[in-house]
Amino acid sequence: MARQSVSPQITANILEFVKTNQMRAGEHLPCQMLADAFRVSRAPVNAALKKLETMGIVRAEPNRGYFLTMDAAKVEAAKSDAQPQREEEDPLYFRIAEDRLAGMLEERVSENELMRLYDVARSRLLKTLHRIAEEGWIERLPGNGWAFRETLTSRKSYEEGYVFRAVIEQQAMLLPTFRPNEEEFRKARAVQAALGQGGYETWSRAEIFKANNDFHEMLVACSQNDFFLDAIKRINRLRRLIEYQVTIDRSRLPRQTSEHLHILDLVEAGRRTEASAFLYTHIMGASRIKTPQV
Amino acid sequence: MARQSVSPQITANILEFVKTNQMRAGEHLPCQMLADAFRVSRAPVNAALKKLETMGIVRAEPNRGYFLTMDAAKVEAAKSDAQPQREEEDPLYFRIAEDRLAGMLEERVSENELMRLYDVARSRLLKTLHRIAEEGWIERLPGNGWAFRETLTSRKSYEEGYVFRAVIEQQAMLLPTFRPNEEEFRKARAVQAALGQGGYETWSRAEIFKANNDFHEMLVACSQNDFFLDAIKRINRLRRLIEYQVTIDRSRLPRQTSEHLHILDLVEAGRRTEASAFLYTHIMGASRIKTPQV
DNA sequence: GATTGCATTTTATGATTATAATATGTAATT
DNA sequence: AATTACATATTATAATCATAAAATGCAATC
Repeated sequence: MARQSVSPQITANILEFVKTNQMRAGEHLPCQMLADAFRVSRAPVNAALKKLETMGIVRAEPNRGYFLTMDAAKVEAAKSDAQPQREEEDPLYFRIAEDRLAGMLEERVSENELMRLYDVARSRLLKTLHRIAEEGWIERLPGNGWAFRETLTSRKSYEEGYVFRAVIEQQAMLLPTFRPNEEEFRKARAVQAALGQGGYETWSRAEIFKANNDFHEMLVACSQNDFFLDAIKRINRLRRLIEYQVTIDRSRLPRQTSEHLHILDLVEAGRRTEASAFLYTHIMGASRIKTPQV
Repeated sequence: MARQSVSPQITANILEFVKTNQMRAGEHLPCQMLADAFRVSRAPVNAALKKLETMGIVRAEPNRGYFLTMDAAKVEAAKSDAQPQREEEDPLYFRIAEDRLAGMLEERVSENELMRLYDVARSRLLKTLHRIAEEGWIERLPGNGWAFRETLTSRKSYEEGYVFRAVIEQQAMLLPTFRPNEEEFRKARAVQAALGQGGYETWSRAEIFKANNDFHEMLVACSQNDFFLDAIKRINRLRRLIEYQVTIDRSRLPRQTSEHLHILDLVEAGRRTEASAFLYTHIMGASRIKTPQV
């Protein structure tokens, strides 16, 4: 049984789409619409749908396309049934991150060395290295090779990151261009509510982390300034990597959620200065490392 | 006469090193020291020195290495004599930037298309595209191809960039970790002084731009927070590209210089809050686009 | 009129090899 | 002890080609 390789990313995108739109069994999944949403052509979307059909999540009807066979809520279970071991989005990326964090990789590494170590083609390696470079924890040396930066490994960087986030988010909220997006605020409240109703225990670490990130990025997006948003997105990708290493402290989630809701309340009440100050404290309070009071 | 290709970057680095250290004729240029400074091995440094020898800027002595033949001040003239047309650091990068700004490139482009258009190997193209991606004005699409972002071309982005810079720099100065670096402050004063003594008319656009950038990045570096510094460096690279398109307004330079010195004065006097507020105004005032007062 | 299904075109990846560029060890020199 | 000069080793780039993946045009269908 020769199976074509199907982009796991597109497959995941479709499932996420179904979930966030709370779709019901029987609903149609137009190919072009999905392709546009994910910024790809119909080809990879079709391939992913075909795969989802074998997993029993969608059903193909001749000349009519694909339809959901179950409500969005049940998709997660069906997915893990059909596919027990998770397909990581970029295994190489995580292997490098783990090895670096574990001290298995020297500060300076050559491309050839990494190709041998991970047994991948240069093109694939470079793609990942450049992704890492964009995240800021490796850089291309002017001659040969790459150098890891301490961004990822030092405690100092960890604290600096929290300070940066707190400042950027607070200031983004204070910009004259800041306009709360009603639709997004509504969605954010829904997510926080879902998190409260059982989500604390049942959601995966990745899902909880994503919900938190989405909340903060949504707030910064309201500033209507792409530079602020890009800066936050960049540091959040980095943060995910570090926080993944430790087990999540679920006992703090209720407080986090209520603080998120409080921020939304303050903004909607027009109390922006208070909201931004509270946001600052909220972020600094989430830091795992407590700096001594001066 | 088969000439080995010599890294123009290393050559430029050596000349810059000589200039910033105000070296005199006859001084020694140890190979390893230069290599360490530029983070490369001795090989490319030696190649560059050999080339500078043919240009008459340095002189080789058997078993003793290379020595400057002239004072730092005269290097610039000798350089342009020997090499009239400037060797750009990355011609492909600037060609893409120009073509994009001129509207010659569609929003979506494929790698093959660009390889054909600029007649370069894929590896070289990808290196440049990834550099651009790091600067934030292009992104890899999930399927094939790349998409330019409006960062570079829209007026809105231009203004947003100034707001971002102003906020980041101001906040960096207000961080509790901020510590003015005496040595760097001294150097900065020297540069601003040199700029005042004839530099306004004689320095090249690139030199003036670099001096200005160095000043601001030095200030942010005093915050001791790499995330702030990285954010400023990233946006400055972008800025350079845009400001290069327009002719520089040299009449504003004296004021810029005096404002820079004023900022240094305020910081050294311990008046940090004032300094940061002034810095904010200084940056917003430099924006070429005036937004109407609210 | 929008969407599918499928054929065709275009694009990007992986593997290989020659060659250019960079890195480095070491004896000789200062 | 530091530095050079040179030989050698290692690394990265360019060019090529086969193949996988993605994009796209269009007739058929709803």
